[in-house]
Amino acid sequence: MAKQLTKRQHAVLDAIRAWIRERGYPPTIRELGKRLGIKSLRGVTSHLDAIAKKGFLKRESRARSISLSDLLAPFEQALRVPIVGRIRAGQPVLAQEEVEAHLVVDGAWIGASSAPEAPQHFALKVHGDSMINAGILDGDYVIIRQQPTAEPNDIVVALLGDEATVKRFVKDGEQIRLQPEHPTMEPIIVTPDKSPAILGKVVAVFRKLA
Amino acid sequence: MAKQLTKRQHAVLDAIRAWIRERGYPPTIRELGKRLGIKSLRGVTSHLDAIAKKGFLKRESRARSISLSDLLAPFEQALRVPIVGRIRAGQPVLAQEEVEAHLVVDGAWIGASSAPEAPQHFALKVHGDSMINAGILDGDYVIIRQQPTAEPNDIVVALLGDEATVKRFVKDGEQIRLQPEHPTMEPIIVTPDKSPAILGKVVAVFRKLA
DNA sequence: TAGTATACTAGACAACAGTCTAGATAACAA
DNA sequence: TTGTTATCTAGACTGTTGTCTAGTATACTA
Repeated sequence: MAKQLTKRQHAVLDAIRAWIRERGYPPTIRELGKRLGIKSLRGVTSHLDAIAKKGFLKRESRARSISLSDLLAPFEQALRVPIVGRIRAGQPVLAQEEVEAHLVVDGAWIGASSAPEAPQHFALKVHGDSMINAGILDGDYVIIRQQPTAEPNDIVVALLGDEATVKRFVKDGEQIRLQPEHPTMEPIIVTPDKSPAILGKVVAVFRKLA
Repeated sequence: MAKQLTKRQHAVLDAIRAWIRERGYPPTIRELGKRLGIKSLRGVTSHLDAIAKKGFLKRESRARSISLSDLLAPFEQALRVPIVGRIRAGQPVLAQEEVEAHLVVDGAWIGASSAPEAPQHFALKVHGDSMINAGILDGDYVIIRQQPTAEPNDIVVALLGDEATVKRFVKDGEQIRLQPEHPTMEPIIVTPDKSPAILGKVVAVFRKLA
């Protein structure tokens, strides 16, 4: 359906993109024409109509109403997830002071919407190799969906004392274990009455290679 | 420096943000006034001037020239990386027909800029466990920066025959090996004269957990 | 108490910006 | 050849859009 653009049409689209990037708002037809070296308004509008017909932009009959279909898309999908430096018992995870930076992730990927009522996500940097057999390495970032409970075999972030730890949540009959995925590390056994504070479930793993 | 906004000013800013999100271009003063229930133009412009003075937006004396300082900046990081379904020898990787979907990633994370001349990135879904010891599992997505060569010990995507494969690039004297990170799999040895087609270097790994 | 910032109404005015008509040239397909 | 698409020039017309003047009311500060 989305037909190919001609070379000139592509140049027009690039010019619009550049304009928005520079100014923060779309160009008028005259401004666009000046930038492209087209002296007549009709020349520009016919380009715009052609590009719109192919689905790469939308227009309304109003001032500066060009909107790029593909430029808007990442805006809708993009979600800023705070990277939390330290988690303290008794304090909300997203205490502003502990937010070190933000990570832009694909909202659709982690099952998030940008609606304010949607479940909150945060990111943690993993320290140590305790989950190495699950493919989570030292230095990886994990994206966590905040929730107070977990299903068996979920990988969760739990608060043990004053430290957040990433482990697999295993239910063995009545017994709950926080199982490291590491050949030599021992599971942490939790008695049913003293359940650990589950901060959330790991829904994605991000790794940056040098 | 960035002073606090009043409640009403915050509402104005939110209205602008929502408008841009919905339409893709900024509102006029009249449109903004209508949305906020302000009947006079002066009422709206004085808000805009106040907000601009506090640094949250910029204006020019032209139609729809409101641009939000804070909205654009974080989302400029967002980059859409195409997920390539199949790679065919002799064809450009980014042949449109093979792009299955897009992934929004943090441009800063993968060392990308959105400038047109910057190195191109693409994403691949990993099949098989051949890189399991490097923490890359079946079903993971890898982000690749396109480049024709590699440094020793880089994890690369190489084209072997008609198939793209993720391996570690190892140089053993004159000999080049494509080394799987798997306990039982054998390396692929490449003679110096018949160097494999390196498509690029893996710069990030993404995993989605169910 | 005077001064200043916030938060509005009402409306005039001039420049801006999209639409439209009327052409022209070139490439390419039927 | 004829028709279609892509690219463009020139310019009239009209509704849109930002600016500005002139007021009103409230709250807080000095």
